[in-house]
Amino acid sequence: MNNSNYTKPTDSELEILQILWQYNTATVREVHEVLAKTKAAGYTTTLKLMQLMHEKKLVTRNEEKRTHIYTAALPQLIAQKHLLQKMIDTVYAGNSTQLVMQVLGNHTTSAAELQQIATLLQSLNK
Amino acid sequence: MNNSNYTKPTDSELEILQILWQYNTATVREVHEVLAKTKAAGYTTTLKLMQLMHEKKLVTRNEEKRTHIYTAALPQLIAQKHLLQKMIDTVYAGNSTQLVMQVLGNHTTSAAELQQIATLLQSLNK
DNA sequence: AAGGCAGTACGAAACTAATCGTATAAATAA
DNA sequence: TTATTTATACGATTAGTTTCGTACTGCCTT
Repeated sequence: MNNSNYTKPTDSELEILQILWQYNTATVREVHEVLAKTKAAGYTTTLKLMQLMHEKKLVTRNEEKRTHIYTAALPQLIAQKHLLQKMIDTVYAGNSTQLVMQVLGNHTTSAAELQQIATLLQSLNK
Repeated sequence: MNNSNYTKPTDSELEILQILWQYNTATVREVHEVLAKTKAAGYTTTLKLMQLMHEKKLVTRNEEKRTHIYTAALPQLIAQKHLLQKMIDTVYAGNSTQLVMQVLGNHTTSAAELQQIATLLQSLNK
C-alpha cells in the first residue's frame, strides 16, 4: 500500500490495541482488568503479550516509573485501513459496495448516522 | 451469534476459500495454479492445506475420481458476517457507521452502486 | 508391459501464538 | 525493619499453522 512498516496484529493483540486506543494510555494491570471482564486469562499472560507487542513496536511504553505506561504505536486508522482492505480483497472479492450494503442491512443505524452517510453519498455523486 | 458451528479460517485457508467461492468447484491443481500466480508455494503445501480444510469441514470433496473435486463448505455469506462483525467489534469499537464512511471514502464507487446504496438508505430511513 | 507422469497420503520440521509458573525487585504496610 | 503486595522479566510448554519431502498408487504413452 505505501512505505509504512505495518506488522499485522494477531487477534489477541488487537484486543489489547482496542483498549489502548480507547484509553489512550494504560498500564498492564488496567488492560488486564478490562480483558478479564470478557475472557479468562492470567495476568502474566497479558503482561507477556504486551511485552511482545513492545518488541514488535506495536506499542510504546514509558518506563520511568516502576509501573510502565503503555500507548498504542499503531494508529487505529492505519489498522482499520489495512484490515478493511484485506477483508474486501479476500472475502468480498474486491466488491466494497457489497460490504457497505451488508453492514447497512445488518446493523441498526440511527437517523443521524443515515443522514451523515447520505450527505457523503451526495458529495461523491457529483 | 447462533448455533452454526463456525470455525474461523486462517489467512491461508481464506485464500483457498476465495478461489473455491469463485470457481464453485476446483481440483487441488487448479487452486494451486491460481495461488501460484500471486505467491510461491509448493504443490504439496496447497494439497496439505486443502486436506486439513477437509478434516475441519471447511470444504467438501468428491472422491469418486482419482482427482478429487473440492467445494467450499463454508458459505461466503457466513464468513463475511462473522469476519465483518469481528472487525466492527475490534477495530471500529462497534461503530459500523464509521466503517461505512471509510469504505465509501477510500474506494471508487460507480454511480450505479451509489444509487443502489442511496436506495437502501432511503428504505432504512422510513 | 514398462516407464514416467500426476495424484493422494502422511510424517516431520520450522515457525508462530498463547499460556503460565517462577524468580526477582520495588513499593507499601504493619 | 520486616512482611506483604505488586510489578517486570524470562523460560518452558503447549497448541496450531505452514511448509515440504517421501512413499505409494493409478493412469497414460510408447
